[in-house]
Amino acid sequence: MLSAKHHAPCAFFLVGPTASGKSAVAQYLAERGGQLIVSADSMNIYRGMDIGTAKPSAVARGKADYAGIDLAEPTDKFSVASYLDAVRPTFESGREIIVSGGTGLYIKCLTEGFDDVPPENTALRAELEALDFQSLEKRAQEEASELYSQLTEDDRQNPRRLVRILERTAAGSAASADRQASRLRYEGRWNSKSKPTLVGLRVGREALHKRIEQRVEQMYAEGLLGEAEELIKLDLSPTALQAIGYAEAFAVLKNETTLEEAKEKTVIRTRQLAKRQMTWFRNQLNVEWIDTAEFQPLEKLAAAVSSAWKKHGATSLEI
RNA sequence: GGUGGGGUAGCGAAGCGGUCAAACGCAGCAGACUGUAAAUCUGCCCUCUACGAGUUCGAUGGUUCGAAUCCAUCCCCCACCA
Repeated sequence: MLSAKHHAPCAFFLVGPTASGKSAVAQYLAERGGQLIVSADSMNIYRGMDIGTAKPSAVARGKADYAGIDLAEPTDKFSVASYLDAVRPTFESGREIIVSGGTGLYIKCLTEGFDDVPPENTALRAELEALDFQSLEKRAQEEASELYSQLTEDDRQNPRRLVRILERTAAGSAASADRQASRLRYEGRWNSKSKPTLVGLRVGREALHKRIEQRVEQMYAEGLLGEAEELIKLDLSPTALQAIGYAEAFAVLKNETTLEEAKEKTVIRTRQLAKRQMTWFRNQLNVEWIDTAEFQPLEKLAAAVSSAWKKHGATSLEI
């Protein structure tokens, strides 16, 4: 009763690269503690893409509650903002929540806030994407000079970022004559006030690679190709179309590669993803790592996670 | 046994007398990134006491001021003919 009013929503976070075993730990704990598991994974959001995205099984879902899953059709466009919108209400439930996932951006947005930055401008984007890099760069320098100057050297060479700052600038200047208001709207900065400590699962490189290989093998055994066969009939969104595992499965179905090559490529792409995830976690988040090798049975690992959570307390969200 | 093609950095593949430590792609490593994030982008990637130096282009020997690039011999591959 006391707190009923406006407790900032909070949750316990479990991060880690693909195949690090987050899901199993979250599942284990939720089965016993009754928490709701919110997935923070940019591919788990697609309905009908289950095997290749390592979505919790029907059995698992029978024993624990999940959110953040099956939020969109594979033909839909999706974005961080869609994710936040979809997931926001679940944090109001008052239930204890475990956020488990590997999409760093989603996690950072949950914990550090995501500004009300203008959304995609479909028409403008289409126009800009048709440009060659030089023209795009020129337009960004001229029409979005303010945001352009804030980009890092690296990002200035990233066409997607240039498209975005042009979209944001267009929205910002169209928004209102009120200079201050529009600045706020399109400037976007992480809320540096809080950079909470999250708990993460870390697996040694070799061990992780082994797990990835096994996982890919298992996905095919579970019928990834069959799932892909259904999906390929749809007009998939660009994001769904390139999903790891699926893109390669599609190539097999279209007779563009052999099964072996597809598996191999899937393993490689998964490894590359895991690496990028770790880079993000290392540099964008503040993570207390738990080395899975040191906590052998799942039970011990879960206990380690849970005591790390206790130590830091629940993370309050900026949503 | 004969003829033709070929052996280049972890892999694939350019180079065919100097401007070559050797294009490019892949893999690998590190990094950036607020509405596509399983995306997109950047740097590094023979060795070292590293804005310089030292070893490389199947092996050995030669021709040249100078060779991955030319010649000779040898060792392996592949194709075809016997």
